[in-house]
Amino acid sequence: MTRASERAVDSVRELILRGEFAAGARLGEVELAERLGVSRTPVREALARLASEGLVEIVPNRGARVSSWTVAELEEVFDLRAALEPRLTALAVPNATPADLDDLDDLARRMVRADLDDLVGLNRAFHGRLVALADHPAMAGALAGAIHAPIVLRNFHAYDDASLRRSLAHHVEIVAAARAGDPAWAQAVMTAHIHNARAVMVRIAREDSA
Amino acid sequence: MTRASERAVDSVRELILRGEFAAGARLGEVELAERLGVSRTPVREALARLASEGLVEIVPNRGARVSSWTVAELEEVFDLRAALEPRLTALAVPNATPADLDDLDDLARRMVRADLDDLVGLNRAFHGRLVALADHPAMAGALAGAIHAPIVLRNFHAYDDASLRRSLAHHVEIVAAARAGDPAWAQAVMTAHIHNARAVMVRIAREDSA
DNA sequence: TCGTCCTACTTTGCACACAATCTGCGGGGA
DNA sequence: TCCCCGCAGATTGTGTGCAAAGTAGGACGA
Repeated sequence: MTRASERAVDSVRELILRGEFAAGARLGEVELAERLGVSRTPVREALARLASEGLVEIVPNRGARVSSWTVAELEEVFDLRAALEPRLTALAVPNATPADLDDLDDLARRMVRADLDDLVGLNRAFHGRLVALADHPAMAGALAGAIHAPIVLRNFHAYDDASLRRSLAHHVEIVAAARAGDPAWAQAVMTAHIHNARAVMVRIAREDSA
Repeated sequence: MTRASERAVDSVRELILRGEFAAGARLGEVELAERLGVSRTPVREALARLASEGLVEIVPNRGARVSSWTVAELEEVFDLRAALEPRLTALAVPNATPADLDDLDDLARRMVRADLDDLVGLNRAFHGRLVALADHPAMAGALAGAIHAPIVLRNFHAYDDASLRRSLAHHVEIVAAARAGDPAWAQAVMTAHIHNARAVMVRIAREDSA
């Protein structure tokens, strides 16, 4: 699990998250091996790992596919996020240095005027930074397996205007709460943030499946 | 990831949970391959999977070891359990049929008079049954990665009498709450249950490291 | 005597080869 | 015409070989 395997995990994950492979797309071992320039062995390990993260599904003797999500599964993922991410946010508040807060503020403000295509990356950076500040690997790890799903499903293109504005305002407000040194406030906003995202994603998923 | 690989995952996991391998013990690929009667390839996949579950740690070019836990990491795991398991318990309550409740009741009562060595199995069965009833794969999966740690660290032998009695009483009370159809009650008891276990485990870990 | 370097061994990491399983398609029968 | 069976192609699952990385032990020099 060193060079080639590790690289393969990251590469495939990135390919999926960037949308190169659509949900449900087959991930042939030989295909990926050629694309990454390694043999099938590290690709196998990468797929097994991504499967345990929930990003791909492996059916015995039938190969790996990019996971697709039912509405029910999607709601479950948001239940999990709602259970963990607000707590992580609260934990992050007392750990944040002024420099951290400036960085988060910068990210939050850049998102307000960013192009829709850049939002995904900035959003990941913001939430990732917050989770890192919480300094709680166990919860962060538990969350990591779930956090991908909504990103895979859709990017921000699907947000309606009101929801998007709310979402961006939440980021800014979380930073404000952290500056005020108020974990409960930050936690509450993050809770609202996730519920807002849930509403958007579930609506989209319903429209898709309809 | 079918026959041999899957078996290897379960076998190694079971070996670790049963305490056949101590925390920190080396897990050589050839050694495990011979023990399980398969080649190194499925063993590799099994170790990679268990690593993503957190049960083993893989150091590049130096092989796999059974994870060992610092006090801080142990507390983190209990934070995670405290965040998820009470919610799962609350979700389980409305889903439980009378037959389910009878089974849980049976497990909880058997634990009261069981031998210490049998408690581990019964406890896993009780919590497993509860989690299954919650019917929430995402949260259950997130929890699964963490639930192993305390079991690995110590079995019930280390419980002091008062804590053990509390723990067993909690199980009975959770069933009672479920019978009453009161999710909030069950959730609260489970929360207490986990905090009680945390106190025991942390004390033990401190004594060990001292 | 202690420190450093070198050598040999052990173990993992990767690639490749073979076997088992599954899917799709075509032919034959009802 | 429809269904079932069987065959061929493709793909995964597993075993094994080889090379690289790391570790341990000893020998040599200061």
